[in-house]
Amino acid sequence: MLSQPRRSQTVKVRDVAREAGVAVGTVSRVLNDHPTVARELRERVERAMAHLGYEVDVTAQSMRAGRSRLVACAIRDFDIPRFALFIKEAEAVLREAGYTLLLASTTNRPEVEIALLRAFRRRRVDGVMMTLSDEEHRDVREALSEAPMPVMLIDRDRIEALDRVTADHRQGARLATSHLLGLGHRRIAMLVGDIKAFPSRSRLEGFRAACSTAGITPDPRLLRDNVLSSEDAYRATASLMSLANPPTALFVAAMDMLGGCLRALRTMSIAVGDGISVVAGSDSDLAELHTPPITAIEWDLAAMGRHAATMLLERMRGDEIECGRALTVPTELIIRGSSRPVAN
Amino acid sequence: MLSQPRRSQTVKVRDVAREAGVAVGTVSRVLNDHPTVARELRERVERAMAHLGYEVDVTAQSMRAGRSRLVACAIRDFDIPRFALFIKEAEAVLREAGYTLLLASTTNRPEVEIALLRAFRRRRVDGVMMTLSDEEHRDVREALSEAPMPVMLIDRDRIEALDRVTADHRQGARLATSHLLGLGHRRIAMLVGDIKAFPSRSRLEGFRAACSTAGITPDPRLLRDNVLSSEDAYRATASLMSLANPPTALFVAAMDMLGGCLRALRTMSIAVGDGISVVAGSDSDLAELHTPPITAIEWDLAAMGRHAATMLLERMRGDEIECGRALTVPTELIIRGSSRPVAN
DNA sequence: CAGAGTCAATGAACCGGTTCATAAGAGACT
DNA sequence: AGTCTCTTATGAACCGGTTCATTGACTCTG
Repeated sequence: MLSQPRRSQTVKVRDVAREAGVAVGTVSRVLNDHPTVARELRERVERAMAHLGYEVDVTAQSMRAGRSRLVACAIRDFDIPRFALFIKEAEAVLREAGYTLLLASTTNRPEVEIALLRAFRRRRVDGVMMTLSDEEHRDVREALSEAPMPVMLIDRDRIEALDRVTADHRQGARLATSHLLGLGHRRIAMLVGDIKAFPSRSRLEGFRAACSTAGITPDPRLLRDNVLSSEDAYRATASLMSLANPPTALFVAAMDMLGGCLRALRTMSIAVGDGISVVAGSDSDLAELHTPPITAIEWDLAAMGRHAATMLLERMRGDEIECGRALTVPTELIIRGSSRPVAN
Repeated sequence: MLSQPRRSQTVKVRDVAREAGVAVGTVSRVLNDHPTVARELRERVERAMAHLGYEVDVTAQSMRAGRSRLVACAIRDFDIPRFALFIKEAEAVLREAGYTLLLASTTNRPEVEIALLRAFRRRRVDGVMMTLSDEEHRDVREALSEAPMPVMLIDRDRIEALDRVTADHRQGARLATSHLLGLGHRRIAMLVGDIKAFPSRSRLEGFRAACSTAGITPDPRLLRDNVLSSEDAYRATASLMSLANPPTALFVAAMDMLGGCLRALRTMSIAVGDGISVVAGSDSDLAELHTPPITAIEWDLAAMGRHAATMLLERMRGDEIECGRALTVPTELIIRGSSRPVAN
């Protein structure tokens, strides 16, 4: 509990070596499972370690080895429920491989992203998984190219030199849009996040592709971007539904924004399904258990976490792999009662 | 991008010292804002650092200093959406103070908790925030008492020597139960998590206290503990509603279990509010936007995160504070349409 | 039995900072 | 000028491991 006497109390390799009657180098070799160490000696050293309650100092190991066995994960905001799934799976894979996860939030600001990359370097972090607020940001790109450790992009795709794992948001949005068009909707409003980043950008592309295929020109007044919080979604929905010519369908394409949207509709006494069709950009308990249940796009964030961690491990191992590997997780549309044929 | 030449490329204090024409000690003093360094020299050193692109090696600093500026957070499973709020706020406070957050999941198993504590020691982590699967577990208690760094308990209260931040789950459960009793319910089923841990234990206490005050003896067949996943909640609800004499109210007291419960009710075509009253142990978009909206217990997890980080910082600073400080965040009941007078 | 070859163990040097006893230099005072 | 303070800079030692050139013991061979 006290931190003062720790320094002196702590047992070091020297102490173990003395107790076992061997050289410090031998203790180190036992610690690292070096092959050239006699069974008898190994046992003596292990007994000494157990007897003295020895514990290696990872800090000292890191310093000498030049690697820390730390992997950093920096995402916009880990307050996004479904993102926790990604982190959970990634952490499990990394821990299995002997790595520890560092966590930081970028708050979606380039300066913070750059500062974090610098902090990770100072800590001699062995690998990084991160999102970017803006893939085209010059300073961020420069910071990334100068990073001495491998960086894995999470749901970003514009930096060709880096490995990345993405979800096929384009396809998801296209499916959702075609579904609504097929139901006869022509005034489809869309809520997306920051289109400087891959997910919202590709959702928008998918939306436009589907409209174009159907020979329809979307009304630009029905597009709301930069919807990043529940409050944003609330305001955007309220404003859309107050238009003189309101949409007949609402595609809430940003992650975890459904709550804000439904809150607005409830406030305005607009019935989901009847008054307006709704499609959610990500699935959730809320989407599934709402009345009526909400049609939603779904993809496997846990698999994304596993893949991101696995690919990063390969890269950290220094395997000879080509640069800029990209893995895409498919999206699918779960059709539920919130999307109905347009009323005449 | 390549990791091979890094070792030789990296700029060290020596290089800065040579460039600036000073001793290494002086560079170190500049780095640490030591007061006894002349302005002229400081500027020369800073210019040299900028010119060479110098960056300190935190690993080396940690080794010498004996502290790592790392804080570990180990919780059962960060797949719990509302818990992300706790982590988010704690991380912000810690980062502000120059600490980096390490994250690990205990999967609610004592062996893992002990192993993690050991791993944190090896990393010379400066402080720990964690939950415990079982506060009475002997080996875990021993591991905690041997921890050389301060440990902060998250929503646990049985280890008097440690600082802790808890929510007043007892009061929340009491309010919820009294509310249901006041509506005439006598057969109230309760779903709780692991009662070896503080939250579920105190919710159960609150429930019993409220029953006892009302002079009612709860039917033990209506209590389901160890409900830890959505699937558990589904099965428990289904089984309860299949009883010959089913409950008239359901108190889903575990965190984030509401989805499983509602799914079961839907499958069985039991209407929330009419067929059965429901109270949720934690609030969520789902509870708020369900039809009917679900009465729920609410508390400020963000504040818990802030307080946990702040108290841990004080402790790490080595302030002279009494041991085992406890901070409790209040809970309140948000009454919505899912809890109605019992039908005759 | 000498010499070559194998295999294990040794311990000094190293990783990259910080610390602190010591020295050097600048003023102040006698 | 000499002595005493006070301030500031110096650099060797240290933190706790790992590495590797070297040594020593032992086996094998001709």
